[in-house]
Amino acid sequence: MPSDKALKTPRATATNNTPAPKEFSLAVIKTACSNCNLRELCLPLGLADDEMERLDELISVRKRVRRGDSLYRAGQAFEYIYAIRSGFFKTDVLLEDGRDQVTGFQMAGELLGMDGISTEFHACNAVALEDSEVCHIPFFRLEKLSREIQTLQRHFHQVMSREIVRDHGVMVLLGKMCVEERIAAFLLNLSQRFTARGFSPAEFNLRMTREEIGSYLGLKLETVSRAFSRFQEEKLISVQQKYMHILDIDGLKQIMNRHNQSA
Amino acid sequence: MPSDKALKTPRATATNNTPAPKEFSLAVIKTACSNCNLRELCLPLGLADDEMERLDELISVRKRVRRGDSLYRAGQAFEYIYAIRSGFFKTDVLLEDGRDQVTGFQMAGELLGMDGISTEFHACNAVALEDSEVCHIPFFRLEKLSREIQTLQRHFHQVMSREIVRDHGVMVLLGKMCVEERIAAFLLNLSQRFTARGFSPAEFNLRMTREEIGSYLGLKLETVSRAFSRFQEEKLISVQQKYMHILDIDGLKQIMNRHNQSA
DNA sequence: CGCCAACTTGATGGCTGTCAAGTCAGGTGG
DNA sequence: CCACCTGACTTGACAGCCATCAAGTTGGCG
Repeated sequence: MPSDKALKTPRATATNNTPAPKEFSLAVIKTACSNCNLRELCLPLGLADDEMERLDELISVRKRVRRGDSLYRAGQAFEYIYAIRSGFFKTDVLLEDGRDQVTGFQMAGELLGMDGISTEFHACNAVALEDSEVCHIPFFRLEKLSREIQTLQRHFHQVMSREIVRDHGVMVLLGKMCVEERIAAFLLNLSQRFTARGFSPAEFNLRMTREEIGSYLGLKLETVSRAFSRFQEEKLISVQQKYMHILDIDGLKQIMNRHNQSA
Repeated sequence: MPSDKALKTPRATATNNTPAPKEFSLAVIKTACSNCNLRELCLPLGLADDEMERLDELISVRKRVRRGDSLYRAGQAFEYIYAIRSGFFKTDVLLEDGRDQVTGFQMAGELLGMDGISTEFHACNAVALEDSEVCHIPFFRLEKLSREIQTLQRHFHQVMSREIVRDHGVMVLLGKMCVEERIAAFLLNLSQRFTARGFSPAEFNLRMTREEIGSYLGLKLETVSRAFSRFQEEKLISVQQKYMHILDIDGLKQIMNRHNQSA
C-alpha cells in the first residue's frame, strides 16, 4: 500500500488533510474565520470583511475531538452548531435494539448539529472518524447575528436546505438503487467533495470502516467488500484496505446511470 | 366499505378532512393566518397577534391545487414556501430512467418547498393527492420578516430542522427495517399526524396508492399489499382499498420494537 | 511475536422483487 | 339500470439478490 507521501500529486491529496504546519501557523494561533482556509466552504461564504469579524466573535471556542470520540450524542441538550475545521465525522442514529444507521459523513468546512434545532436536543450522534478540530458556534447568537446580516441568514438557510436535498438523495439511494449503484454513488460523492477541497478526485483514504459504509448505504459489510472486489476486477477502482484509487470515474458514472440506456 | 359518513366519530375523522362549510365560513373568505384553524401547526405558531398580522400580509395568494396536479416541479425556479391549508401532497424525486422515489407525504399545516432554498431551484416535485388548498409565502419576504420577528425565525428554523430529523428517520427505515417494520412505522406515523389534526387515530383513508406507499418505503406495491393482508390476518388492521382501520395500535408498536426484546 | 480488529471470500438461505393471472371498485356510455 | 372498461389492488409461483454464517487473511500495534 502506498504511503501518504507516495500519493502526493500536484494538488494536495486527501489522504492527509491536515495542511503542513508552516502554511497554517497563523490559523493555528487565531480562531478567526477570516484566517480560516475553509471560509469559502463554511458559513462565512460571501460575507464582507466587517461581517466576518462579527461572525468571528461568536466562535470563541475551537476544540479538538479525538478519533472515536463524540462531538455530541443523541439526547444531549442542543447549544452549538459545529463547523468542522479539519478531520472527518459520521452522524448516526441508534435504535434501541442495537441496530444503527449512519446518516452521513461530514468533512472539513461542513456544519454539524442542525438536527438539534427542532427540539433543542440532539437527535443523532456525531463521532469523529479521525482526530478533528471543530469550531463551536453558539446557535442562539448565530440566530441573532443572522437577523442582522442578511447574507449570513441566506447562507445558513441554504446550508439547511442543502442538507434536506442531500437526505432526499440518500433516500433515493436506499429506496431504489442496487448494490453497485449505491457503491458507485458513494465513491463519486466522496470524490467530488475531496475535489472541492483541493484534494485528488481519484485517490483518497477512506476514513470509515466497511461496516460504516454499509450502514450508510443500507448494506452489510460483506456486501460492501464484495462490491469493492468486483469493481477492482473490472478495473474501475484499486482498493487496499482504507486506500482507494478510482481508476475509471466515467465507468462509475455509467454504473449509476446504466438504467438510462433502456429508457 | 363504510361511507365517510359512517366513519364519523366524536372527533372528526380524517377520511374527509375538509371541515364542514359552516364552521369554516370566515376562513373561506379571509386568507389570514389569524383566522386559520391550522395556525397551531403551521408557521404562525407562537406569534403574538400583531406579529401574526404581519405574517398575514405576506400571504396574499392562496390557491387550489387539483388532485394530480403539481404544486411545483423539479427544476422550477424557487420563489415560495407553501403552507398546506387543506388536502394532501406527496413529494418525489425522479431519476432519469423513470424510477422515482417518494420522499414524503405532507398534510394540512405542513410546509412544502424548502428543498428549493439551497439552489433557488426546486429539487423535487410536489403533487396533490387530493384537491388541496395552499398558501403561497414569498420566501424572500419571509426571510425579511424573520429577521424582524425572532419567534418566527426560530420557528422556521425548527421546521427545517424537523424536516432533517424526519429524513433521518426515513433513512433508518429504508436502511435497517424489514417490510413489516416499515409498514407499521408508516401507519403509526400517519395515525399520529391525523391525531394531531383532531382526526381519529385509528380510522382514515389512505390518500396514496399502494405503489406510492411502496415507493416511499422502498418496496414494490405487491409487497405493500401482502403486508397489509398479513396485518389483516393478524387482526392488527382492517383494510379495504383506501380505507384503513387500525385495530391494534400497540400491536403495531410491538412490531416496530420487536427486536428490542432480544437486546 | 502475537493479538485483535478489519477485511475478504465462499456456501447457503430467506426475503423481497418479478411476472402473471385474476378480482374489485368506480366511472362512462348505451 | 346495466354492461363495459380501466386503474388499483390482491394473490400465487418462482427467481435473484443480498444477508447470514463461517473460515480464513491482512495489517497495525503493544
